[in-house]
Amino acid sequence: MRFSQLLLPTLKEDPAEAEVISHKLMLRGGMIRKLTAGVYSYLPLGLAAIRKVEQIVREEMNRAGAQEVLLPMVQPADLWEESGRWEKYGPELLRFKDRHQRESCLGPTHEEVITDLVRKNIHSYRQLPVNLYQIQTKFRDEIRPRFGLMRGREFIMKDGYSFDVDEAGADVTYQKMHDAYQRIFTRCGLAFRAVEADTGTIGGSFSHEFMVLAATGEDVVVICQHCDYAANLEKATAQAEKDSRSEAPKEAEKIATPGRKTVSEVCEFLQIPHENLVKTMIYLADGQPVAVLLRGDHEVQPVKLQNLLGAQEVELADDGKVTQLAGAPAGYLGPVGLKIPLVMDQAVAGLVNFVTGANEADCHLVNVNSGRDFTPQHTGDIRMVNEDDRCPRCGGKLALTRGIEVGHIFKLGKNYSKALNATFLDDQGQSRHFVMGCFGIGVSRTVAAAIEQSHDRDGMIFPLPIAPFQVILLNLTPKDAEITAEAERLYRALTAAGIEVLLDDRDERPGSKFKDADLIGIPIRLMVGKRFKNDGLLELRTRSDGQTSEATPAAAEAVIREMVAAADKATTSDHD
RNA sequence: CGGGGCGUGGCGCAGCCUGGUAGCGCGCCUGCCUUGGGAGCAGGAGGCCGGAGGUUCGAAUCCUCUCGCCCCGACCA
Repeated sequence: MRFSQLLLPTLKEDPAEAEVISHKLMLRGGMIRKLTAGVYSYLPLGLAAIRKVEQIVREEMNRAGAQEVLLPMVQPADLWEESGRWEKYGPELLRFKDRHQRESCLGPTHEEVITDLVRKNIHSYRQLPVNLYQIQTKFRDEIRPRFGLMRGREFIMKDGYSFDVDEAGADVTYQKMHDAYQRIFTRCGLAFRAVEADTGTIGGSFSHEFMVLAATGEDVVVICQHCDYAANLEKATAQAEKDSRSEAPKEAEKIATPGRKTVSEVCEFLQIPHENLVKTMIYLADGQPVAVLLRGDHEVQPVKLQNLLGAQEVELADDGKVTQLAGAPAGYLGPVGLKIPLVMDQAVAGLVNFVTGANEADCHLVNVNSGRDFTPQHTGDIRMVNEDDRCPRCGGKLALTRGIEVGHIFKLGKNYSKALNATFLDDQGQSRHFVMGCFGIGVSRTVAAAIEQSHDRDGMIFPLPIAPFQVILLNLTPKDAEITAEAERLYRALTAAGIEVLLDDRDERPGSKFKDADLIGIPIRLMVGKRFKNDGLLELRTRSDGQTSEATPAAAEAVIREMVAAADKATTSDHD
């Protein structure tokens, strides 16, 4: 492709609308343009990167035995009513009526449609397992779209759905998809981790998120520094806390703690470590109040709490509600004598003679003991892991790092097959529900994540496998016939060798060409300029490390072919 | 949905407080000149100042309403 003919409107300055780096660079690099909030047009360069990711996804899905389909984007409400999600899904589902006043929606995901397709067309265990995927534009009417392609309303997604005869089969499929995802993100040239994730309200047994590691990620990932344990913050657990219950329980006593409300204030006043104080927080679980007991140095993980209680949603009660329920202001709450259900974090179970609020302003209780002074209705892991915690598997040090979720796989079980009554006949002639799995990849987000992960002050630094072009060839002096002839010859030769070359043939000064080449992050830069005229040498430079070398045209061509071949070799798949 | 900010040539911004009919940098077009890290000179094109209503002799500027966009939040006693 010739730069002079490519719609590649680069910008010198950061557009005011962009905050995060990938958004700024994609706008500056002429890859995307915004149409309206969370909705973007993909320009040729942006689309080229997206197509690269798509192709890798396609190859690996096919290799794993999945089949590509393309499902409708506009969907009838009936199906969603059948699954129960027409009510449940909420405002993210964009609903509208067609000309016949039929309720419809834009597909944010395709469990309903795929299950409908399969129930109508697959009737025997002999046809199973089957794994279907598509790569398509999704629409989710996000509360707050932001950060360009990172959280758009309209975005490109690969979504796949598997159908197995039983749990064992579904486990095999799940593992295949896990492996395929590992290959996909490895091939994309990204640093990532597969982390254990919460399965949420869908239930099911297992779920992994694939996180691209980047300081600007929205999600927090917990990674063991010694073994391969990795989980997201909603799911992560820590090695069990020390148990101090060998100590003899002492008699509980009420003491005055005037004006000391926070954990730090009380602990400082009483000269005790934070872990010896148990804080009490009132939550509303689906509207019902519960008191949550937690060590002073720990924090609640709401999703864990939600799961322990089997609640749809939990929220912290406001101060007015707290005072009304506990008879004391926030800061002085405790489990002793509270009339609402108690939920205790398991770390508290290992404590003896701890401090709590007294449910009375300016008072706390010391030497409180669980089982003697109060009895929790629920005990479990409801706290957030922190940097002081140790790995639950190996005891190694845990690190909290940030990531961008680019893939998510989980087992759906029979949720949708039951709701939509999707069945097949097994080898006994019995009707059974499909056991399903669901596997997503944010394709457009993956491109943004790659940029978040890899850039410098001059611009993007694309990994070779997903770069829009592999080589940018700069003709530094288009007015010079000899230099131009060589640039054109190289362009033809490299292109003929199957290498994707962007020829900068614009009548611009060299500085502008360097700046644009750096900005759009093409991995290999080849330059023809006056040095070619003087001593027949070209200059070769790699974007990632800035390494520059001079070479004869023949040598440069050979090096480039080798670099591209090496990347291809690492990413080429065998097709079944 | 709550809070904050912003809408002025393609992009980045000034002008608004203290009304008098729009300006700067970049980009774009023409010419000269220049050609290894976003050159220089000269000439030029391009704006219903987000929209509607109001106040006024007069509104980008003041008032009201409205639309759009961006950021933060919607979790810790």
